[in-house]
Amino acid sequence: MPAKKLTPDAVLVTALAIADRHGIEALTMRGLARELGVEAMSLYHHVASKDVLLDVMVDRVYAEIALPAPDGDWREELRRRSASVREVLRRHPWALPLMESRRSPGPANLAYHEANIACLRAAGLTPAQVAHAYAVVDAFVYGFVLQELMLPFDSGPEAAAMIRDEPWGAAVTAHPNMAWFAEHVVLAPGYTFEREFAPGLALVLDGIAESFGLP
Amino acid sequence: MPAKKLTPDAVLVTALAIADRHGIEALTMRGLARELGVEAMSLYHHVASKDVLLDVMVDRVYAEIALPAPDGDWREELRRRSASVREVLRRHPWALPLMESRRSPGPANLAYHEANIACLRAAGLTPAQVAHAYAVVDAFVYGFVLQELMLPFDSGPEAAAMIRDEPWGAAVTAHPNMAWFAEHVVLAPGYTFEREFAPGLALVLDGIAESFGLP
DNA sequence: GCACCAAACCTTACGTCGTAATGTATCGTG
DNA sequence: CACGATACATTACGACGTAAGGTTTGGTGC
Repeated sequence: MPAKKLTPDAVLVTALAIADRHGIEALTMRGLARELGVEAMSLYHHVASKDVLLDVMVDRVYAEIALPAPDGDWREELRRRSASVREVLRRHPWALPLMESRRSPGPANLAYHEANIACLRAAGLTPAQVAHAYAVVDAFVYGFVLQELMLPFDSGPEAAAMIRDEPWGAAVTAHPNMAWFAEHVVLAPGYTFEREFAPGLALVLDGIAESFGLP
Repeated sequence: MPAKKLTPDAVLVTALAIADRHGIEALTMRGLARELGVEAMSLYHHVASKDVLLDVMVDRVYAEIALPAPDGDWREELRRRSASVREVLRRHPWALPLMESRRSPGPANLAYHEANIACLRAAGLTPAQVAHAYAVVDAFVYGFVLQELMLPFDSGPEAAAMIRDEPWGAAVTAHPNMAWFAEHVVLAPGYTFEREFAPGLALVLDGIAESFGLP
Protein backbone atom coordinates (compact mmCIF):
# COMPACT_ATOMS: atom_id res chain seq x y z
CA MET A 1 0.00 0.00 0.00
CA PRO A 2 1.25 3.47 -0.90
CA ALA A 3 2.97 5.47 1.84
CA LYS A 4 1.37 8.69 0.60
CA LYS A 5 -0.92 10.05 -2.00
CA LEU A 6 0.85 10.08 -5.34
CA THR A 7 0.97 13.20 -7.50
CA PRO A 8 2.75 14.08 -10.75
CA ASP A 9 4.97 16.41 -8.76
CA ALA A 10 5.93 13.74 -6.23
CA VAL A 11 6.89 11.46 -9.11
CA LEU A 12 8.98 14.23 -10.65
CA VAL A 13 10.74 15.10 -7.39
CA THR A 14 11.57 11.47 -6.67
CA ALA A 15 12.78 10.93 -10.21
CA LEU A 16 15.10 13.92 -9.87
CA ALA A 17 16.41 12.61 -6.55
CA ILE A 18 17.19 9.20 -8.03
CA ALA A 19 18.92 10.68 -11.08
CA ASP A 20 20.94 13.08 -8.93
CA ARG A 21 22.06 10.42 -6.49
CA HIS A 22 22.55 7.35 -8.65
CA GLY A 23 22.74 8.63 -12.23
CA ILE A 24 20.22 8.70 -15.02
CA GLU A 25 20.76 5.04 -15.90
CA ALA A 26 19.49 4.13 -12.42
CA LEU A 27 16.19 5.85 -13.13
CA THR A 28 13.82 3.04 -14.10
CA MET A 29 10.07 3.03 -13.84
CA ARG A 30 10.20 0.02 -11.52
CA GLY A 31 12.83 1.56 -9.28
CA LEU A 32 11.02 4.88 -9.23
CA ALA A 33 7.79 3.12 -8.28
CA ARG A 34 9.53 1.14 -5.55
CA GLU A 35 10.90 4.36 -4.09
CA LEU A 36 7.33 5.68 -3.98
CA GLY A 37 5.92 2.51 -2.43
CA VAL A 38 3.97 1.63 -5.53
CA GLU A 39 4.05 -0.65 -8.56
CA ALA A 40 5.59 0.49 -11.83
CA MET A 41 2.40 0.75 -13.83
CA SER A 42 0.76 3.04 -11.30
CA LEU A 43 3.16 5.78 -12.34
CA TYR A 44 1.46 5.97 -15.72
CA HIS A 45 -1.57 7.56 -14.09
CA HIS A 46 0.55 10.59 -13.30
CA VAL A 47 3.12 10.59 -16.10
CA ALA A 48 2.36 9.85 -19.73
CA SER A 49 5.60 7.98 -20.37
CA LYS A 50 9.18 7.85 -19.26
CA ASP A 51 10.08 10.03 -22.22
CA VAL A 52 7.86 12.94 -21.21
CA LEU A 53 9.01 12.45 -17.61
CA LEU A 54 12.54 13.11 -18.87
CA ASP A 55 11.27 16.17 -20.74
CA VAL A 56 9.73 17.53 -17.57
CA MET A 57 12.88 16.77 -15.58
CA VAL A 58 15.03 18.67 -18.06
CA ASP A 59 12.70 21.65 -17.91
CA ARG A 60 12.82 21.60 -14.12
CA VAL A 61 16.60 21.86 -14.43
CA TYR A 62 16.22 24.90 -16.68
CA ALA A 63 13.96 26.43 -14.06
CA GLU A 64 16.78 26.32 -11.50
CA ILE A 65 19.02 28.59 -13.56
CA ALA A 66 19.28 32.20 -12.37
CA LEU A 67 18.02 34.35 -15.26
CA PRO A 68 19.94 37.41 -16.40
CA ALA A 69 18.14 40.71 -15.81
CA PRO A 70 17.67 42.85 -18.94
CA ASP A 71 18.28 46.11 -17.05
CA GLY A 72 21.57 45.19 -15.37
CA ASP A 73 25.17 45.31 -16.56
CA TRP A 74 25.25 42.77 -19.39
CA ARG A 75 28.69 41.53 -18.40
CA GLU A 76 27.78 40.85 -14.79
CA GLU A 77 24.39 39.40 -15.72
CA LEU A 78 25.94 36.97 -18.18
CA ARG A 79 28.65 36.05 -15.73
CA ARG A 80 26.11 35.35 -13.02
CA ARG A 81 23.82 33.25 -15.16
CA SER A 82 26.80 31.33 -16.59
CA ALA A 83 28.00 30.49 -13.10
CA SER A 84 24.44 29.46 -12.29
CA VAL A 85 24.24 27.18 -15.31
CA ARG A 86 27.42 25.51 -14.21
CA GLU A 87 26.23 25.02 -10.64
CA VAL A 88 22.89 23.66 -11.76
CA LEU A 89 24.46 21.23 -14.21
CA ARG A 90 26.89 20.04 -11.56
CA ARG A 91 23.94 19.42 -9.25
CA HIS A 92 22.24 17.44 -12.02
CA PRO A 93 25.08 15.81 -13.97
CA TRP A 94 22.65 13.65 -15.92
CA ALA A 95 20.95 16.68 -17.46
CA LEU A 96 23.56 17.94 -19.93
CA PRO A 97 23.80 14.88 -22.16
CA LEU A 98 20.03 14.56 -21.93
CA MET A 99 19.29 18.06 -23.18
CA GLU A 100 20.78 16.97 -26.46
CA SER A 101 18.15 14.46 -27.34
CA ARG A 102 15.05 16.25 -26.01
CA ARG A 103 12.98 17.65 -28.80
CA SER A 104 10.23 19.78 -27.25
CA PRO A 105 11.33 22.74 -25.09
CA GLY A 106 9.39 23.31 -21.88
CA PRO A 107 8.28 26.69 -20.51
CA ALA A 108 11.38 27.16 -18.35
CA ASN A 109 13.57 26.47 -21.36
CA LEU A 110 11.70 29.13 -23.36
CA ALA A 111 11.88 31.64 -20.49
CA TYR A 112 15.62 31.02 -20.26
CA HIS A 113 16.17 31.82 -23.93
CA GLU A 114 13.91 34.84 -23.73
CA ALA A 115 15.83 36.32 -20.79
CA ASN A 116 19.20 35.79 -22.42
CA ILE A 117 18.20 37.39 -25.69
CA ALA A 118 16.59 40.27 -23.80
CA CYS A 119 19.79 40.87 -21.84
CA LEU A 120 22.04 40.97 -24.89
CA ARG A 121 19.54 43.05 -26.85
CA ALA A 122 19.31 45.57 -24.01
CA ALA A 123 23.11 45.88 -24.12
CA GLY A 124 22.69 47.37 -27.57
CA LEU A 125 23.74 44.45 -29.76
CA THR A 126 22.36 43.89 -33.23
CA PRO A 127 20.51 40.61 -33.87
CA ALA A 128 23.56 39.11 -35.57
CA GLN A 129 25.75 40.19 -32.67
CA VAL A 130 23.33 38.64 -30.19
CA ALA A 131 23.60 35.38 -32.11
CA HIS A 132 27.41 35.54 -31.99
CA ALA A 133 27.61 36.42 -28.30
CA TYR A 134 24.96 33.91 -27.23
CA ALA A 135 26.59 31.12 -29.18
CA VAL A 136 30.09 31.68 -27.87
CA VAL A 137 29.10 32.10 -24.21
CA ASP A 138 26.90 29.03 -24.21
CA ALA A 139 29.51 27.04 -26.08
CA PHE A 140 32.05 27.86 -23.40
CA VAL A 141 29.72 27.13 -20.48
CA TYR A 142 28.30 23.88 -21.84
CA GLY A 143 31.71 22.73 -23.01
CA PHE A 144 33.34 23.53 -19.71
CA VAL A 145 30.72 21.62 -17.75
CA LEU A 146 30.99 18.74 -20.20
CA GLN A 147 34.72 18.59 -19.50
CA GLU A 148 34.10 18.70 -15.76
CA LEU A 149 31.67 15.82 -16.04
CA MET A 150 34.16 13.88 -18.14
CA LEU A 151 36.79 14.08 -15.44
CA PRO A 152 37.02 10.73 -13.67
CA PHE A 153 37.80 12.47 -10.36
CA ASP A 154 36.16 15.08 -8.19
CA SER A 155 39.02 16.90 -6.48
CA GLY A 156 42.62 17.94 -6.94
CA PRO A 157 44.18 15.31 -4.66
CA GLU A 158 42.01 12.65 -6.22
CA ALA A 159 43.24 13.70 -9.66
CA ALA A 160 46.84 13.58 -8.49
CA ALA A 161 46.36 10.10 -7.07
CA MET A 162 44.81 8.85 -10.29
CA ILE A 163 47.59 10.27 -12.45
CA ARG A 164 50.09 8.29 -10.42
CA ASP A 165 48.23 4.97 -10.44
CA GLU A 166 47.88 2.55 -13.32
CA PRO A 167 46.92 2.60 -16.07
CA TRP A 168 47.43 6.36 -16.11
CA GLY A 169 50.90 6.25 -14.61
CA ALA A 170 52.37 4.32 -17.51
CA ALA A 171 50.46 6.36 -20.07
CA VAL A 172 51.72 9.63 -18.62
CA THR A 173 55.37 8.60 -18.43
CA ALA A 174 55.18 7.36 -22.02
CA HIS A 175 54.15 10.85 -23.19
CA PRO A 176 56.72 13.51 -22.29
CA ASN A 177 54.46 16.54 -22.65
CA MET A 178 51.67 14.93 -20.63
CA ALA A 179 54.27 14.13 -17.97
CA TRP A 180 55.42 17.75 -17.95
CA PHE A 181 51.84 18.93 -17.71
CA ALA A 182 50.97 16.45 -14.97
CA GLU A 183 53.99 17.40 -12.92
CA HIS A 184 53.49 21.17 -13.08
CA VAL A 185 49.70 21.40 -13.13
CA VAL A 186 47.78 18.35 -11.99
CA LEU A 187 50.27 17.43 -9.26
CA ALA A 188 50.74 21.04 -8.15
CA PRO A 189 49.27 21.63 -4.67
CA GLY A 190 45.78 23.11 -4.68
CA TYR A 191 45.05 22.52 -8.34
CA THR A 192 41.46 21.92 -9.39
CA PHE A 193 39.97 22.10 -12.85
CA GLU A 194 37.10 24.27 -11.67
CA ARG A 195 39.51 27.18 -11.16
CA GLU A 196 39.71 27.44 -14.93
CA PHE A 197 36.06 28.47 -15.15
CA ALA A 198 36.12 32.10 -14.03
CA PRO A 199 39.19 33.16 -16.04
CA GLY A 200 37.95 31.31 -19.13
CA LEU A 201 34.56 32.97 -18.90
CA ALA A 202 36.21 36.37 -18.36
CA LEU A 203 38.31 35.78 -21.47
CA VAL A 204 35.18 35.05 -23.48
CA LEU A 205 33.28 38.07 -22.13
CA ASP A 206 36.29 40.31 -22.81
CA GLY A 207 36.34 39.02 -26.36
CA ILE A 208 32.67 39.83 -26.79
CA ALA A 209 33.09 43.34 -25.39
CA GLU A 210 36.05 44.00 -27.67
CA SER A 211 34.45 42.48 -30.77
CA PHE A 212 31.26 44.49 -30.45
CA GLY A 213 32.55 47.68 -28.89
CA LEU A 214 30.76 47.18 -25.59
CA PRO A 215 31.90 48.86 -22.36
CA MET B 1 26.25 -18.94 -42.16
CA PRO B 2 28.54 -15.94 -42.07
CA ALA B 3 29.09 -14.01 -45.27
CA LYS B 4 32.75 -13.42 -44.41
CA LYS B 5 35.36 -14.19 -41.87
CA LEU B 6 34.72 -12.14 -38.76
CA THR B 7 37.46 -10.03 -37.18
CA PRO B 8 37.53 -7.55 -34.29
CA ASP B 9 38.09 -4.80 -36.83
CA ALA B 10 35.11 -5.83 -38.96
CA VAL B 11 32.94 -5.73 -35.84
CA LEU B 12 34.27 -2.28 -34.98
CA VAL B 13 33.75 -0.89 -38.48
CA THR B 14 30.20 -2.21 -38.66
CA ALA B 15 29.41 -0.89 -35.20
CA LEU B 16 30.63 2.57 -36.24
CA ALA B 17 28.54 2.42 -39.39
CA ILE B 18 25.39 1.53 -37.44
CA ALA B 19 25.97 4.26 -34.85
CA ASP B 20 26.70 6.84 -37.55
CA ARG B 21 23.65 5.98 -39.61
CA HIS B 22 21.01 5.15 -37.02
CA GLY B 23 22.30 6.58 -33.74
CA ILE B 24 23.99 4.96 -30.78
CA GLU B 25 20.71 3.66 -29.36
CA ALA B 26 20.30 1.54 -32.50
CA LEU B 27 23.60 -0.20 -31.80
CA THR B 28 22.63 -3.51 -30.18
CA MET B 29 24.59 -6.70 -30.09
CA ARG B 30 21.79 -8.54 -31.86
CA GLY B 31 21.47 -5.90 -34.55
CA LEU B 32 25.22 -5.69 -34.99
CA ALA B 33 25.41 -9.47 -35.34
CA ARG B 34 22.56 -9.49 -37.86
CA GLU B 35 24.40 -6.90 -39.94
CA LEU B 36 27.41 -9.24 -39.93
CA GLY B 37 25.38 -12.33 -40.83
CA VAL B 38 25.99 -13.92 -37.47
CA GLU B 39 24.32 -14.55 -34.11
CA ALA B 40 24.73 -12.13 -31.22
CA MET B 41 26.86 -14.32 -29.01
CA SER B 42 29.43 -14.89 -31.74
CA LEU B 43 30.51 -11.29 -31.38
CA TYR B 44 31.89 -12.06 -27.93
CA HIS B 45 34.71 -14.03 -29.53
CA HIS B 46 36.03 -10.80 -31.01
CA VAL B 47 34.89 -8.19 -28.50
CA ALA B 48 35.02 -8.61 -24.73
CA SER B 49 31.75 -6.77 -24.08
CA LYS B 50 29.61 -4.03 -25.47
CA ASP B 51 31.23 -1.65 -23.02
CA VAL B 52 34.76 -2.16 -24.30
CA LEU B 53 33.40 -2.03 -27.85
CA LEU B 54 32.16 1.47 -27.04
CA ASP B 55 35.58 2.31 -25.60
CA VAL B 56 37.27 1.22 -28.81
CA MET B 57 34.73 3.11 -30.90
CA VAL B 58 35.39 6.33 -28.99
CA ASP B 59 39.13 5.91 -29.42
CA ARG B 60 38.67 5.37 -33.15
CA VAL B 61 36.87 8.71 -33.22
CA TYR B 62 39.82 10.37 -31.49
CA ALA B 63 42.08 8.84 -34.11
CA GLU B 64 40.22 10.71 -36.85
CA ILE B 65 41.08 14.12 -35.42
CA ALA B 66 43.86 16.04 -37.20
CA LEU B 67 46.59 16.57 -34.60
CA PRO B 68 48.22 20.00 -34.16
CA ALA B 69 51.90 20.14 -35.12
CA PRO B 70 54.22 21.36 -32.36
CA ASP B 71 56.45 23.27 -34.79
CA GLY B 72 53.76 25.26 -36.59
CA ASP B 73 52.03 28.54 -35.78
CA TRP B 74 50.09 27.74 -32.58
CA ARG B 75 47.09 29.79 -33.66
CA GLU B 76 46.72 28.08 -37.02
CA GLU B 77 47.41 24.64 -35.55
CA LEU B 78 44.77 25.07 -32.88
CA ARG B 79 42.31 26.44 -35.38
CA ARG B 80 42.86 23.50 -37.70
CA ARG B 81 42.54 20.86 -35.02
CA SER B 82 39.45 22.56 -33.58
CA ALA B 83 37.77 22.56 -36.96
CA SER B 84 38.77 18.90 -37.29
CA VAL B 85 37.24 18.04 -33.92
CA ARG B 86 34.03 19.66 -35.01
CA GLU B 87 33.95 17.81 -38.32
CA VAL B 88 34.71 14.48 -36.70
CA LEU B 89 32.04 14.92 -34.04
CA ARG B 90 29.50 15.92 -36.65
CA ARG B 91 30.38 12.75 -38.55
CA HIS B 92 29.90 10.73 -35.34
CA PRO B 93 27.18 12.57 -33.43
CA TRP B 94 26.86 9.72 -30.93
CA ALA B 95 30.46 10.15 -29.76
CA LEU B 96 30.32 13.39 -27.79
CA PRO B 97 27.85 12.34 -25.09
CA LEU B 98 29.59 8.99 -24.94
CA MET B 99 33.05 10.40 -24.24
CA GLU B 100 31.64 11.60 -20.97
CA SER B 101 31.04 8.21 -19.46
CA ARG B 102 34.09 6.35 -20.76
CA ARG B 103 36.65 5.79 -18.06
CA SER B 104 39.77 4.36 -19.72
CA PRO B 105 41.43 6.49 -22.43
CA GLY B 106 42.67 4.65 -25.51
CA PRO B 107 45.96 5.29 -27.31
CA ALA B 108 44.48 7.78 -29.78
CA ASN B 109 42.98 9.74 -26.90
CA LEU B 110 46.39 9.90 -25.22
CA ALA B 111 48.14 10.89 -28.46
CA TYR B 112 45.59 13.65 -28.93
CA HIS B 113 46.27 15.14 -25.50
CA GLU B 114 50.00 14.80 -25.98
CA ALA B 115 49.93 16.69 -29.29
CA ASN B 116 47.81 19.51 -27.90
CA ILE B 117 49.98 20.06 -24.86
CA ALA B 118 53.09 19.91 -27.04
CA CYS B 119 51.69 22.56 -29.36
CA LEU B 120 50.83 24.99 -26.58
CA ARG B 121 54.09 24.32 -24.79
CA ALA B 122 56.08 25.00 -27.96
CA ALA B 123 54.28 28.34 -28.24
CA GLY B 124 56.07 29.34 -25.06
CA LEU B 125 53.24 29.05 -22.53
CA THR B 126 53.84 28.15 -18.90
CA PRO B 127 52.17 24.99 -17.57
CA ALA B 128 49.41 27.04 -15.92
CA GLN B 129 48.86 28.96 -19.15
CA VAL B 130 48.66 25.72 -21.11
CA ALA B 131 45.96 24.56 -18.71
CA HIS B 132 44.02 27.79 -19.21
CA ALA B 133 44.31 27.82 -22.98
CA TYR B 134 43.57 24.12 -23.40
CA ALA B 135 40.52 24.33 -21.16
CA VAL B 136 38.98 27.35 -22.86
CA VAL B 137 39.53 26.13 -26.42
CA ASP B 138 38.15 22.68 -25.71
CA ALA B 139 35.23 24.14 -23.78
CA PHE B 140 34.32 26.24 -26.78
CA VAL B 141 34.69 23.45 -29.31
CA TYR B 142 32.86 20.78 -27.32
CA GLY B 143 30.16 23.22 -26.27
CA PHE B 144 29.67 24.47 -29.80
CA VAL B 145 29.29 20.96 -31.17
CA LEU B 146 26.96 20.08 -28.32
CA GLN B 147 24.76 23.00 -29.33
CA GLU B 148 24.85 21.94 -32.95
CA LEU B 149 23.78 18.43 -31.99
CA MET B 150 20.99 19.86 -29.82
CA LEU B 151 19.50 21.71 -32.75
CA PRO B 152 16.42 19.86 -33.97
CA PHE B 153 17.15 20.89 -37.55
CA ASP B 154 20.04 20.52 -39.98
CA SER B 155 19.89 23.58 -42.20
CA GLY B 156 18.84 27.20 -42.26
CA PRO B 157 15.61 26.77 -44.23
CA GLU B 158 14.69 23.81 -42.05
CA ALA B 159 15.19 25.96 -38.97
CA ALA B 160 13.05 28.71 -40.42
CA ALA B 161 10.28 26.26 -41.21
CA MET B 162 10.34 24.84 -37.71
CA ILE B 163 10.21 28.25 -36.07
CA ARG B 164 7.04 28.99 -37.98
CA ASP B 165 5.28 25.70 -37.24
CA GLU B 166 3.68 24.62 -33.98
CA PRO B 167 4.50 24.28 -31.19
CA TRP B 168 7.37 26.68 -31.81
CA GLY B 169 5.26 29.28 -33.58
CA ALA B 170 3.10 29.95 -30.54
CA ALA B 171 6.08 29.86 -28.19
CA VAL B 172 7.99 32.39 -30.27
CA THR B 173 5.15 34.85 -30.62
CA ALA B 174 4.54 34.63 -26.87
CA HIS B 175 8.12 35.79 -26.19
CA PRO B 176 8.87 39.18 -27.76
CA ASN B 177 12.64 38.94 -27.70
CA MET B 178 12.63 35.45 -29.16
CA ALA B 179 10.31 36.76 -31.87
CA TRP B 180 12.72 39.62 -32.59
CA PHE B 181 15.62 37.18 -32.71
CA ALA B 182 13.75 34.72 -34.91
CA GLU B 183 12.76 37.42 -37.36
CA HIS B 184 16.20 38.99 -37.76
CA VAL B 185 18.43 35.95 -37.40
CA VAL B 186 16.82 32.56 -37.87
CA LEU B 187 14.47 33.71 -40.62
CA ALA B 188 17.12 35.82 -42.35
CA PRO B 189 18.11 34.32 -45.73
CA GLY B 190 21.24 32.20 -45.64
CA TYR B 191 21.45 31.87 -41.88
CA THR B 192 22.99 28.72 -40.41
CA PHE B 193 24.25 28.13 -36.92
CA GLU B 194 27.52 26.68 -38.17
CA ARG B 195 28.60 30.13 -39.37
CA GLU B 196 29.06 31.05 -35.72
CA PHE B 197 31.90 28.58 -35.36
CA ALA B 198 34.81 30.34 -37.07
CA PRO B 199 34.22 33.80 -35.53
CA GLY B 200 33.62 32.29 -32.08
CA LEU B 201 36.82 30.30 -32.28
CA ALA B 202 38.73 33.36 -33.50
CA LEU B 203 37.36 35.33 -30.55
CA VAL B 204 38.64 32.65 -28.17
CA LEU B 205 42.06 32.42 -29.82
CA ASP B 206 42.37 36.21 -29.79
CA GLY B 207 41.57 36.18 -26.09
CA ILE B 208 44.29 33.60 -25.47
CA ALA B 209 46.87 35.57 -27.46
CA GLU B 210 46.01 38.75 -25.59
CA SER B 211 45.90 37.13 -22.15
CA PHE B 212 49.29 35.45 -22.50
CA GLY B 213 51.10 37.96 -24.69
CA LEU B 214 51.36 35.66 -27.69
CA PRO B 215 51.85 36.97 -31.24
C1' DG C 1 43.37 -40.65 -44.67
C1' DC C 2 42.65 -39.82 -40.01
C1' DA C 3 42.61 -38.29 -35.24
C1' DC C 4 42.92 -34.37 -32.68
C1' DC C 5 42.29 -29.63 -31.02
C1' DA C 6 41.43 -24.89 -30.85
C1' DA C 7 38.89 -21.32 -32.75
C1' DA C 8 34.56 -19.71 -34.57
C1' DC C 9 29.96 -19.99 -34.24
C1' DC C 10 25.16 -21.20 -32.34
C1' DT C 11 21.36 -22.31 -28.81
C1' DT C 12 19.22 -21.70 -24.71
C1' DA C 13 18.31 -19.21 -20.75
C1' DC C 14 18.14 -15.45 -17.09
C1' DG C 15 17.08 -11.12 -15.36
C1' DT C 16 16.48 -6.50 -16.86
C1' DC C 17 13.91 -2.79 -19.30
C1' DG C 18 9.38 0.21 -20.98
C1' DT C 19 4.67 -0.27 -21.37
C1' DA C 20 -0.04 -2.25 -23.48
C1' DA C 21 -4.10 -4.42 -21.74
C1' DT C 22 -6.86 -5.53 -18.20
C1' DG C 23 -8.36 -6.23 -13.56
C1' DT C 24 -9.43 -4.56 -8.64
C1' DA C 25 -10.04 -1.47 -4.77
C1' DT C 26 -10.94 2.97 -2.79
C1' DC C 27 -13.34 7.33 -2.29
C1' DG C 28 -16.10 11.64 -3.05
C1' DT C 29 -20.62 12.77 -4.13
C1' DG C 30 -25.58 12.00 -5.05
C1' DC D 1 -26.03 3.31 0.43
C1' DA D 2 -25.05 3.10 -4.52
C1' DC D 3 -22.34 4.56 -8.30
C1' DG D 4 -18.87 6.31 -11.27
C1' DA D 5 -14.29 8.01 -11.39
C1' DT D 6 -9.72 7.68 -9.88
C1' DA D 7 -5.72 5.23 -8.07
C1' DC D 8 -3.30 1.31 -7.94
C1' DA D 9 -1.99 -3.79 -9.16
C1' DT D 10 -1.30 -7.95 -12.25
C1' DT D 11 0.03 -10.14 -16.16
C1' DA D 12 2.25 -10.27 -20.35
C1' DC D 13 5.18 -9.03 -24.56
C1' DG D 14 9.13 -8.08 -27.04
C1' DA D 15 13.36 -5.87 -26.57
C1' DC D 16 18.05 -5.69 -24.23
C1' DG D 17 23.20 -7.62 -22.56
C1' DT D 18 25.37 -11.71 -21.68
C1' DA D 19 26.50 -16.31 -18.82
C1' DA D 20 26.84 -21.22 -19.78
C1' DG D 21 27.37 -24.76 -22.62
C1' DG D 22 26.92 -27.27 -27.24
C1' DT D 23 28.25 -27.74 -32.23
C1' DT D 24 30.74 -27.00 -36.44
C1' DT D 25 34.97 -25.99 -39.00
C1' DG D 26 39.73 -25.86 -40.48
C1' DG D 27 44.53 -26.72 -39.69
C1' DT D 28 48.12 -29.82 -37.95
C1' DG D 29 50.91 -34.10 -37.01
C1' DC D 30 50.93 -38.78 -37.86
